[in-house]
Formats: sequence, structure tokens, C-alpha cells
Amino acid sequence: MQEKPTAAELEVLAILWEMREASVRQVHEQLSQDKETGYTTTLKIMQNMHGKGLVTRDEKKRSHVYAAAVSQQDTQESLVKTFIRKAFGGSTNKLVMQALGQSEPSKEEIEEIRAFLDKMEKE
Amino acid sequence: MQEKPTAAELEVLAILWEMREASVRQVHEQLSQDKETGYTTTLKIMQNMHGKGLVTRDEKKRSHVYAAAVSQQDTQESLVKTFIRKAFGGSTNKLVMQALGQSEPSKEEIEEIRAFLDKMEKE
DNA sequence: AATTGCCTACGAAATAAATCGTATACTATC
DNA sequence: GATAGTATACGATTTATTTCGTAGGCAATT
Repeated sequence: MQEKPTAAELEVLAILWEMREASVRQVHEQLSQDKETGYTTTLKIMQNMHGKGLVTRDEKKRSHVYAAAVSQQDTQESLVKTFIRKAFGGSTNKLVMQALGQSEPSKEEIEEIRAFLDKMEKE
Repeated sequence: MQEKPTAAELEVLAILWEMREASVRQVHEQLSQDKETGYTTTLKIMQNMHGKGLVTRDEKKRSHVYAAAVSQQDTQESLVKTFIRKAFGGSTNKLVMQALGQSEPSKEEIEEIRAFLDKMEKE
């Protein structure tokens, strides 16, 4: 089973899922649009992630090329599972209703959920 | 705005929301059903929470009586908001579908969500 | 009044996570 | 081949969180 990413690691994963692959420099440039942070901090986090197996890296080039080693799907699944357990006593429906209730969804978004429910029910 | 509870603090809050009010001893007995932990650890966490304003306490009795000072609703709202932003790039629908998709909801649970959507749409 | 048991307070240690300074290496260009 | 620019490695520091030992107080029982 994969190691659970920390908050900082998750930010890096989000960027890698988006870009498919990237150097530390590229990731850092993305990151620093949102927050003030040093280059070596980003580097260290990505090195840690490599140690944990959360990312792969290609060391052929001088500046290593990183890519996510865990899928967004699997990671989100694991995060949601933990979150439901810790914050909603294990009730998925409570989380879902809380989330929908506070988000003021548009008609289209509501329709999307309905369609999803219909599809689930068929299986 | 309320301080965001840490993981350990959230466990205590969950118990206080359930019990309405409780001594450290009572909370600790609940907690230690799930995990091995020392009494003074629970005590310290609850003292910290008092310092942060997450709980109130009545010191009249020798063993103080604690109660949650933040509502379950508000706390979950804030946790969900942060979680959607960090783990789902801000998309409530993605979270909702991920959660439903992995939970194998029963017919009743699906109906509950449908009813909730209907109700939301009316408002 | 001494003993026992349970309580709070408090500081400090242990653990986890994030941050960054500095050393060192590679590469292109002058 | 010296210099400038950019890379990685790595240890140390900082910050946040969790854990718990120990001291001192109060109250019931002997």
C-alpha cells in the first residue's frame, strides 16, 4: 500500500498529476505562485517523496524529471476514506450532504450528481 | 473564527458532541477503547483545547466538566471546505462523486441523497 | 493525622513535518 | 580552464503536535 502524502506532498502531487512530469524547478515555480517558499524546500519535499515511492524520477538529465508514482484516483480514495472516518464518524452520506449543503451547487452540478446516482444504481 | 482542531483534538470533540459534557476521565475511557493512550495525554489535549477556546469547562467540581465550545456543524463545514480545496482542487462535485463511488451505498442511502438534492433545488 | 486514590498543572521529551543554509558537482560560455 | 549559473545532496533548525512523567492538592477512609 502506498504511503499517505502529507499536506506539502499533496500539493506537489497535484501539480504532477496536472503536468504529467516536471523538474523540481517547474514544480517550484507553480508552488510559489500560491505561497512564499524556498527552492530547496520544494527540492527536499520531492526527494522525500522519492524516498517514499510517491514519485518516480529520471536522473538521466542533469535536472531530474519527476512524475507521480501514485494515481490521483487511488490517493483521493485513501484520503476520502480517512477523512470520512475521522471527521464524519464513518458516514459517507453525512459527508456528502454536508459538502453539498454548504456549496450552493448550480442546477448543472445537481444534475451531474443525479446522473451519477442513476448510473451507480444500475450496477 | 474558531481555531482548527488537530487530529487528536477532533477525536475529543467527537466524544463531547456525543456526550454533551464529560470529565477528562470519561473522555479518556472512550478514547482508550480505540487506542492505547495515557490519562495525562488526554488531560493535556483537553487543557490545550480549553486554551484555544475549543471547549468550555466548569471548574466547580473537583474534576472539571468539559463541553464542546464549537458546533459540530461549523467544525465539519470548515474541515470539508479545507479538504475540498486541498484534495480536490476546490471541486465539491469531484469529492462527492469520489465518496459515493467508493462507498457502495445502499438503495436507501441513494434515496436519501436524491431527497436531499430535491430539497436543495427548491431553495 | 497518615494513607490511598484520583485530580489538575506544568514542563519536557518524543515524534512528525516543513524549511532552509551550505557544500559540492555539472555545464555552458567566455 | 576560470567563471557564472543552476542542480542535487544533506544536515540542521524550526515549528507543530503528541505524549507522558512528576509534583502538588484535595477528599475519603482508616
